[in-house]
Amino acid sequence: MKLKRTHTCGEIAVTDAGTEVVLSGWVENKRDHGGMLFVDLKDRYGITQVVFDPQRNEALYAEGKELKPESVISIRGVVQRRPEGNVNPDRKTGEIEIIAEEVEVLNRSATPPFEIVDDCGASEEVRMKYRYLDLRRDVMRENIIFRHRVYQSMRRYLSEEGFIEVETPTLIKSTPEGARDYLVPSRKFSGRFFALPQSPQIFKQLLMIAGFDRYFQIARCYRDEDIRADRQPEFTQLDIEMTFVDEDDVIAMNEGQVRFLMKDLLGIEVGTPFKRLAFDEALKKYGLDAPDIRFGMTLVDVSDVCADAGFKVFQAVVASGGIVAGINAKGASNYSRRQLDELTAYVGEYGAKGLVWFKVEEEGGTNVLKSPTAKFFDEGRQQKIIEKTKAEAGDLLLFVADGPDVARTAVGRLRVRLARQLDLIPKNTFELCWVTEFPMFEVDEESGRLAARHHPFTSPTPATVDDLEKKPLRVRARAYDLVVNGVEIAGGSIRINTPELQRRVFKALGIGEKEAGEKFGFLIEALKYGAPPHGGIAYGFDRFVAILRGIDRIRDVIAFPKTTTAQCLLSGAPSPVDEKQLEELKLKIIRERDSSER
RNA sequence: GGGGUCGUAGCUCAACUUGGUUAGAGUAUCGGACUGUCGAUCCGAGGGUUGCGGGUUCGAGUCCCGUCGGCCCCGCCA
Repeated sequence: MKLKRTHTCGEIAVTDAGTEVVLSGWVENKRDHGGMLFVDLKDRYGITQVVFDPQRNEALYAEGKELKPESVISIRGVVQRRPEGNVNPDRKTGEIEIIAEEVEVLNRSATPPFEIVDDCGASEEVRMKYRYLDLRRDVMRENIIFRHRVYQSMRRYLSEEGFIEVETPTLIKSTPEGARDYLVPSRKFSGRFFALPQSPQIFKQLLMIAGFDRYFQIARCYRDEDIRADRQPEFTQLDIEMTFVDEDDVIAMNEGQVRFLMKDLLGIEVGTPFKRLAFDEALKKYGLDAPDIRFGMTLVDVSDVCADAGFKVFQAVVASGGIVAGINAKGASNYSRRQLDELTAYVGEYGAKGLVWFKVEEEGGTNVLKSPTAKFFDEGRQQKIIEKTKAEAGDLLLFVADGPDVARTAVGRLRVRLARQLDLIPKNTFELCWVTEFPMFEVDEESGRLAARHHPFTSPTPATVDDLEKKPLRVRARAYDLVVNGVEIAGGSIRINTPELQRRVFKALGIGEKEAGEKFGFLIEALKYGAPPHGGIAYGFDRFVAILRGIDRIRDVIAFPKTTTAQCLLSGAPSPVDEKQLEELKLKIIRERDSSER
C-alpha cells in the first residue's frame, strides 16, 4: 500500500478544490468515452468521481481503462470543481471530481456473481453465499449501520437509567421446557452436554438475587426450531431485569425507553402510556395475542344468532362449545368467487374447515344478506347479523365456525390479510400496545399436559394464585408483551421469588420435586437466600430493528444469517467433523440405513 | 413432521396451451468505436451436462418418482 488515504469518498467538497488528496475504495462504475474516462470510487462514506484525461496523461488513462468493477484501488489526484453543467445533484460529492495523477491497484476483483447495486436482482440464495458482496450494497450496509445505532441507543439509555451490562454464559445446562436446545458435547465429561441458551433467563434472575438491581444485556440466543422470515436459529435479545418492581414499573420503564429509541433513531414522537389490552380482550377483538391495532375491522361473535338458526354446520359447532366469529370487510362485496375461494383456502391454513360469506345488498329499502348460505337465516337473524357487524350495502361479511381458538385465529389472520388487500393499514405509523393478563398455562396438544405459556419462572397474579392446584387454566400470569403493528417485539413478566411458589408452579406443570431438583435445583436454592421481588423483559432485537426499518424479514438486518434449513450458505456450516474430534468427545454417529445408501 | 412455490448462460428470467429440428432475451463479461459521463451510448463476440439420480417415451427443460437446495406457510418456537 504505497498511497495512504487522506480523505474518504464521501467528504470532499467544493471548498477542497485545488488540494491534492488520496482516496481508497472500490471501483463502483466506469464510463469510458475514449477521450475521457470517469471512474466512480466508493467506500462506506460515499462515492467520488475520478477523471482520467488522456490529454493530460496517456499512460495513466491506459491504466484507468484496465480497472475492473469491485477492485480495490487508491487514487492520488487533485480536487476540482466540476465544469458548469456537469454537476450531479443526486450525489453528495456531485459538485467535485478528482483529476487522477496516480493509481494503485490494491487488489483486482474477479467479476462478481451479481452487480453490487441496490436493485441487484440476485436471489437470496446467491446473496447469502456471497454475503460479503451483498453487504457492499447500500441498503444492506445501511441496515447494518442502523443496527449499530440501535445497540448504541439502547446502551446509552439503559446506562443512564442505572442499568448494568453483564454477560452471562453461553455454555449452560440444558433444561427440559421450551424450545429444542442446541447441544455442545463436553470433552472432559463424555456423554454430558452443554446447551446454548434459549435466553439468559435464569442467569439474569440470579443477578437480581446477587443484588445488581438493574441489569441488561444484548444477548445471543439459540433455539433449534424451524425457521421463518422473522425467526433465526440464533438471534439477539435485548434482555432486561429489574428489582423491587411490579408490572407497572417495568412497563413504564420500557415505555420511556421505546419513546427515547423512536425519537433518537427515527425522530418520531410516540405518546405514552401505550394502550393496554388484556389477553382475552385481544383475542375477542382481534383474534390474535399480537393484535395490529392500526386499523379496525374487529371480530364479531355471532354464535348466539347461529345457535338455533337453520344452518346445521353452525348449529353443531355452537352446540359443541365452539363459536361463530367473523369480520366485516367494508365495501368488499365485489369480491369474486375466485377471491373468496382464496380467502377460504387461507383460513384453512389455520385449521378452519370453511369460510361462510355474505354480501350485503340493499333490497326494497332494507339491507339483506346474499349468498348460497343466506337462505338458512330468516329475516330477523339476518338483521341481527347486519346489526352486530354494523354492515351496510356493499360490505362483505366473513365467518368461521369452529372451536374458539381456531375460529379466532383464522378470522384474526384473515383480518390482517384483508386489511392489506383493502389497503386499510396506515403507512409509516407505529401503533404500540401492551398485552397483559395472559393465562399461566396452556394445554400441550401432544402430551396433554400443562405447559407454561411464558416460562415456568413467571409469577401468577395474586388474585388467581390459589387456583394453581385445582383450576390451573384459570390462573393468570404477571406477564406482558409489547406489540408493535401486530408484531410481538418484547415480552416479559414479574418472576417468582420464593422457593415455595416456584415449587407449586413446577408441580402444576407436572414437574415433580425430584425432577425440579435435578433441573432447576440451583435456582430453587438461590430463591432461599433473600431473592428480592424482580421482573423484566426481553426484546426480539432483530425484529425490533427490522420493524423500525420497515422490513418484515430479519435476515436483512443480520450480517450473516442462516437459511430456512438453518445452514450457513457462506461457510457451509453445519459440516461433518474429523473422526478424531468425535473420538475425543466419545461420540459415534448413527447413520440411518437409508442415508448410508445414498 | 406437513403444505405451497421455485431451481434453465456469471446473474435475473423465457421456451405456453398440448413432449418434437440448432434452448432464447436482458444484464454482466470480452473486443471495437466515441472528449463531460454519472445505470453513458453505439457495434460485435463468447457463454448451457436445463440442480442431481432414476423412470415413461421413437423423442423429455417440459410428464412421473426420488433426492438436494432457496423462499413462504402450518405444526413447532416455555
